[in-house]
Amino acid sequence: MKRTLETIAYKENTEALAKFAKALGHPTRIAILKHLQSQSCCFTGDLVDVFPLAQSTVSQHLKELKNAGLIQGELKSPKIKYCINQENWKIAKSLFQDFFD
Amino acid sequence: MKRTLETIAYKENTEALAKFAKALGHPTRIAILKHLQSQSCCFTGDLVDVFPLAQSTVSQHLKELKNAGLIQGELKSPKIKYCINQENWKIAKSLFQDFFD
DNA sequence: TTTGTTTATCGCCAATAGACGATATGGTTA
DNA sequence: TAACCATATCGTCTATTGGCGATAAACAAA
Repeated sequence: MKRTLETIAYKENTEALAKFAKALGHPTRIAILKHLQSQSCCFTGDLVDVFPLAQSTVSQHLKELKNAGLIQGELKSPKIKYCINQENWKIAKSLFQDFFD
Repeated sequence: MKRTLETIAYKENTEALAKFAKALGHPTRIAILKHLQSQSCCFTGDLVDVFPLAQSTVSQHLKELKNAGLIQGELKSPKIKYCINQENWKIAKSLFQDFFD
């Protein structure tokens, strides 16, 4: 995991696809996204109740999904409502679609 | 990353999808698979020439793709010919397709 | 048998990931 | 202001990942 400077230059789509895939590379995050799809939106607390994980752990997974652009949060004080980021979802969808031919 | 015993039980599809996604979660592995798609098959040595990575590193990536079931190797002494595992490829494709709706 | 070719595996290291409890933050409500 | 939510962040721990060079293994050919 050296090669921190002078990283390999991949095509943009390759990097983007890998980034999305990495975010999807954990069953908890897949399950969170499935939950968001079925509920359309939900609060962090809902997820903490659903999964037998610490609140901080769930929050961490949400952060990674947010960083990857797959979800977005909206402040509904005092809670935060998370939804799928539809725009990036479409991008991810078509990247995977194209990749698999 | 504790919870080694008493792991969470996810639905089978969730686990399978996460496993495929994890394997796709590195740009080098995406690039290898793209290469295999365009060439239909190729040898380890070909990939070592294409990527500025040590032979052992490329071999490691191939191992992970093989473990995930996305590729398969066939001995063509003294080389090994790697191809997409079409059967599992279809499975992965439909898992991602279903996931993204 | 020895040599050469190709690929996998080993050992090592640094960085990242994933889990947790504890604490901080931001916004309501009393 | 003070107390109370819900959530994020911090610090710590262990496991895994990704890179490398060196070595092993498998096999063909000399």
